[in-house]
Amino acid sequence: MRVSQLLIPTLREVPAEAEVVSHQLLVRAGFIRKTAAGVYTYLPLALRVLKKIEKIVREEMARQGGQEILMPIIQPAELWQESSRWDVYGPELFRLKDRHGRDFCLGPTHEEIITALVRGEVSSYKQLPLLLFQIQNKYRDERRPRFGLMRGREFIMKDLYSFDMDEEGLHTSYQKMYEAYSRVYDRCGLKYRVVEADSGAIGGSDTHEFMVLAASGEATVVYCSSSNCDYAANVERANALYDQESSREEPESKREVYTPSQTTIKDVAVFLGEGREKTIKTLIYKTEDGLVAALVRGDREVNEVKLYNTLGCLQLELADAATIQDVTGAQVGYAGPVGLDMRIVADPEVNNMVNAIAGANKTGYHLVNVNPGRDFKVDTLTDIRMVQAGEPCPRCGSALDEAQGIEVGQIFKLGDKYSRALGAVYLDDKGQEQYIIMGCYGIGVTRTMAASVEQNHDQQGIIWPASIAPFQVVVIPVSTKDEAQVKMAEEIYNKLLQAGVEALIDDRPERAGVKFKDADLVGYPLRITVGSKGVKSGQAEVTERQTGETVMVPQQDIIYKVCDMLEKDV
RNA sequence: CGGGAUGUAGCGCAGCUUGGCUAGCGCGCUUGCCUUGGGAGCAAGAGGCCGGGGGUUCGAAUCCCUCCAUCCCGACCA
Repeated sequence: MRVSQLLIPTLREVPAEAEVVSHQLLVRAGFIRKTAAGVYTYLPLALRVLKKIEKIVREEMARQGGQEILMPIIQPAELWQESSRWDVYGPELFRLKDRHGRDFCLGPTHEEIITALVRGEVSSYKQLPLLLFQIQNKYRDERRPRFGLMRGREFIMKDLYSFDMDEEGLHTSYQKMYEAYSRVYDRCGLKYRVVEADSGAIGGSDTHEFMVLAASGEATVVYCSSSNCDYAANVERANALYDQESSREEPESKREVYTPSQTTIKDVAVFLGEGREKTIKTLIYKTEDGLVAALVRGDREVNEVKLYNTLGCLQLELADAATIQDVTGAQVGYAGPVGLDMRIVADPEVNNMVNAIAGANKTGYHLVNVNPGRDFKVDTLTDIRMVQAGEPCPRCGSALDEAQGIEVGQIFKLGDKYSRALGAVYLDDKGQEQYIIMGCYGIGVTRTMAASVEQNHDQQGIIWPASIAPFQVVVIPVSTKDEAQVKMAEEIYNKLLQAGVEALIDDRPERAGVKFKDADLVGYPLRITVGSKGVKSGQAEVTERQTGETVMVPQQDIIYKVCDMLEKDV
């Protein structure tokens, strides 16, 4: 195609509203435009990238026996009421009414639809296992869309659902998808890590997330630094290891100390000349079942996902200042477990502390020499803290490293949650009715595109991996006034097309600098430059976007050279 | 939903404090000349409901009220 005829509206300046680099570059390089908050239009270049990713996804799903279908975006409320998610899903569900007042929603996911389909069409074990997938727009009315394509309200997702007779079959399907996902991200040229994840309220047994490693990632993952161990987990999930030994210190008698205006762990520790690990952090949470105090060592952070799972509650949020004042009798910053009248959940580390420092529930005072058991009672003792880099791997004991990741895919074992709710059963070989065992597996297609940009860019612009680049090569005649250059560029361009290379020719009557800048910004893997010197010697330059390396290649060899260089990356 | 900020030409911004004549600048766009190896130069142009509504005033981009939109932080995220 010709750049002069393509809609590639590049911008010189960074759009003011774009914060993350993928958003900035995708807008600047003419890939996307915003239609509303969290809703984007994909321009020709973006659509080509998305189609490439989708093609890879389709091939890998098919390789594992997945069959493609297409389900509706608009879903009737009845199905969601059957699974009781109409009420549970909350305000994130886009809801609408038709002209008759009937309730519908825009699908954020398709478990209900597909389970209803399968319950109608599958009745025998002979029809299982079944792997069905689609690539479809999804809708989630995010409270706060942000980061461009990373967290949109409308996005493209591949979702596959597996239907098996039993857990063993589910495990096989799960393994297939694990394999398929690994191949998808490998082929997309992304550096990623598979991590154990929290299954959340869905309550499944196994779940893994596929994380593209990038500094801007919203998720934190920990992974084992040992080359012999492949442990990796989302910090929300990572289990903490605990020393069994408690301190040898002799418990001393508790006393109150005056700590004016020392309302943070750090301040109190410095003020009293102790380390933060000598303090107990007391956070008061509000749940639908009342208030709960969560205790962790002062140098640790509470892991709200673990706490949520421990409490089994539906709502969990930090109590507001007024509530804290009311229940502790002190301002925020002086809460402590001693004499606190509410359920107390403590991390095991807290239980091992001797002569600890804690808030006195009295403004301006802390207690020293606080000892768990003696001075306060813990109702629930369980892992509720965030694991940090440097801690021992729960599997092998080596130190853990930490990284930021963008969640681009996840795989879940659902079990019979939906088949039970919606009545999807089959008859086994003994004629017994059984619930179908399900799994679900998602890939964020638009997010994968953004994640690739986050991971592959430089000061000049995007650097697409060849496998998902919108075009693989751009041919640039330095001057469109020089007929010899134009002729040679056209010849090379046509030969590339004949060879099946996705090539563009930048035939705009722009100065060379403009065309180079645009080529770098858009991020074509290869650029072929035809200049006056090259024309004389019958050579053109081939420049690799990734490395910036340029080689002079005789015209007749260019096709081979290009194919050779692209092979390497494909 | 709480906190903060911003809405002025396609994009990036100034003007607003202290109201005043025709609303500016850079980039981009159009036309012509010129130029062609890293976002050239000269000249002439087009392009604005100053986010919407209401108010104050002789007069509002500017002051007041209100609504809307967008962005950031937090909360939230099967």
